[in-house]
Amino acid sequence: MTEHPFHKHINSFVSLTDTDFQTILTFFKEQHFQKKELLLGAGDICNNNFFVVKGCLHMYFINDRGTERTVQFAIENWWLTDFLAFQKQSASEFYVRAIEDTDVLSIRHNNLEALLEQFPIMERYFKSIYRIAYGSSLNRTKYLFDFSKEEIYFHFVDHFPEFAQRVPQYLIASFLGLTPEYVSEIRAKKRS
Amino acid sequence: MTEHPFHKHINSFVSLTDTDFQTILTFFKEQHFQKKELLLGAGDICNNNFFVVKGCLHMYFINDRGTERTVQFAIENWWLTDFLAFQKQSASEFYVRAIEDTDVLSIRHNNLEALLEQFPIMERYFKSIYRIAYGSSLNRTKYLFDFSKEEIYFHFVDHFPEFAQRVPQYLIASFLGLTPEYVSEIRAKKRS
DNA sequence: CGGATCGTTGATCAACTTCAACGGTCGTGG
DNA sequence: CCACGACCGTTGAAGTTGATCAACGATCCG
Repeated sequence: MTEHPFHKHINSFVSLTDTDFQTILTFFKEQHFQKKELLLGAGDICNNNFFVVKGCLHMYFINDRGTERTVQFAIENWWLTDFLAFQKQSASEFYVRAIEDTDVLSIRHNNLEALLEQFPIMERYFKSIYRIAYGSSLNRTKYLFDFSKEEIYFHFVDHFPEFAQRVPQYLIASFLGLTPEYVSEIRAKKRS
Repeated sequence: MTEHPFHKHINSFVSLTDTDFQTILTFFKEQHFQKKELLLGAGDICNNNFFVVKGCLHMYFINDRGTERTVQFAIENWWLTDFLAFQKQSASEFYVRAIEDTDVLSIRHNNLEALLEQFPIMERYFKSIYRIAYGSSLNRTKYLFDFSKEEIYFHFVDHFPEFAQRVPQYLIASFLGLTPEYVSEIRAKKRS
């Protein structure tokens, strides 16, 4: 029997028996979302935290001019939600939507509390998750700051070629903070 | 006897007896740094994590053109270090420097491991710390993206007036990703 | 007093956005 | 299975934001 991807992921941070993992799974709901389906709306109470088993999500907001801005992608083995709102059980600042057909494990706030109560070792797991996410976010800030938009774009496609494959160009633009038109332009320039 | 600020901060997330807190303190080193003093250099192995008891730090890097870019400030009750490098015990991407005379509690990586071993409840505390830091970082990303530089500046001074007081203008500029000259310009424009 | 530090001002210019129009491709319904 | 529309990428012209550079002022502190 092959190990569940989520169990494998947890085990890369802390050790968990198969029995414990099976119990832990009961705190979650397995859900499938179709491409373009909405998991969380801005303004909704943020009840759920999502773990991507297979597929791809993005979290975004819509600004005054009506354009979408992606703040985070999540592929296999990433957690995604509006963490501040999830914690406070308040209205989400962001939308979460499936980019591809996606399988997630979702957990409600009260179930996560109960899970942590019963399995304190999972505190350690989530500590690691948040620490990595925060570190990555700071590194991203570094690039957003310092590089020109052109450098930002090529840095991204060089470092995460798998994204460039999976995700449409206009979403990458939305993630990196430039316009689709400008992406076209610098790609054309590069080609020549 | 007044409660130690660090104990107070921990207690806002988890409950800790005074005895336990006194033991926990022994894992830390109390340090004082003068204004402008360096706590961590880019390229150094990142051994320490810093908790600000009193004062103000900033974390920054220096880009190709030789200009400083601040990725994070830390005032009272904030943790600061290059978390990715701290975890991997690798070379830091960033500098950490005191902006004011600052008292910190610093903890080495192996001591933190030992502390968490002995007081598993602190896993929960650090989980909360990282989650908040990550959430805040995502929110900051939101503003960096979406607002014009002018909006970014005024949003910051409106929301964190205490910073605008304590921190020189050129450091705020370095944090927000604009030039000191441009800050001058928009402040002048606003005044008229 | 003299130097270092920090903020200001103005001119020039490049990077990037905005807007409008077009073309290719994919999927869905007739 | 074809046709139509939605979706996505491209192109080019015009306009704007914000960086860069250089010089000057103000203030603080030894």
